[in-house]
Amino acid sequence: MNLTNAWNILKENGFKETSKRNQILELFANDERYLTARDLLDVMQKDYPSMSYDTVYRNLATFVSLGILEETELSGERHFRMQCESDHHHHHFICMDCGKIKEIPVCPMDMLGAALPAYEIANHKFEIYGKCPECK
Amino acid sequence: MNLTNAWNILKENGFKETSKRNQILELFANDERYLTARDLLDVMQKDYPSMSYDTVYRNLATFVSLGILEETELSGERHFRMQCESDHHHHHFICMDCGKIKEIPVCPMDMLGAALPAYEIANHKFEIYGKCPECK
DNA sequence: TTTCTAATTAATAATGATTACGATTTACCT
DNA sequence: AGGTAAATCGTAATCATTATTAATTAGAAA
Repeated sequence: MNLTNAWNILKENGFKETSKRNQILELFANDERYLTARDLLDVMQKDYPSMSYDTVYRNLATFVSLGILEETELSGERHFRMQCESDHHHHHFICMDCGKIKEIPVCPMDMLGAALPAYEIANHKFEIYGKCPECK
Repeated sequence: MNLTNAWNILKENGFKETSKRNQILELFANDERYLTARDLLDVMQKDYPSMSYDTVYRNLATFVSLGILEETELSGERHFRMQCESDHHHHHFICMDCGKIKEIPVCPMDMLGAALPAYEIANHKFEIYGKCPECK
């Protein structure tokens, strides 16, 4: 996902183009790490000292619902990053030091077989945590 | 994990036997669902109206650190349940209606192969969410 | 370009989960 | 039974997140 794609999606869904929104998206476009609402706010307030949490959270929710951002829970806090470009389903390794991610091309659901008969599966989560080569 | 095992572990590590601790453990021993701190407190306060959050959280942390309870994050809240008896590594299906779990005998790490060379893997999370046959 | 209106934002308060702290009580060792 | 460290209580503080209301702004229409 890049800036242009993100704005196309936003426009298609009737969202207005604001400088705050654009800067949030730029931040994500230039950072492959997972960021928290606070991370965002801290950076944004350098350019927009009046930026408020409401704006951050509202836009994060919008972006996630439109598939522009993806979200995960790390040590009790919500983290966000730009949706991967990959067109096929995959999962992530997450570096607990620098926050960078690496795509894992496999999905455990493939080897589930008949392990859950009569169960209705809604979704699943598979993540690997550790240190990337640079941080090791 | 059952009550006796839990107390053995606690005693081995120098923890005292208190009625609060025992009731928390009994609750978990009789409930296969994941429970939140609030769930616990609500039930406990019927017998011990003076029970405080501090006691609940302190004991939950103790139990998790000793491997008596296991913990996961569900919709932004910490949830706890008795550690499984199974001796071999496994994962969980979690019913989003009733909270009951079912063990999944497979681990995605098995099919990882050389997908993460030079990465240091610390841990991983694999959970499946949906509805169990009873709730469907 | 000006005007209008709904979307967006700012400022701040409220909420809910979790943690912290000083005072009191309790388990358990001798 | 007495001493002591652990455990608990009562309550306040903290942190992330959500809600509220008033002011501002983007984009459409005149």
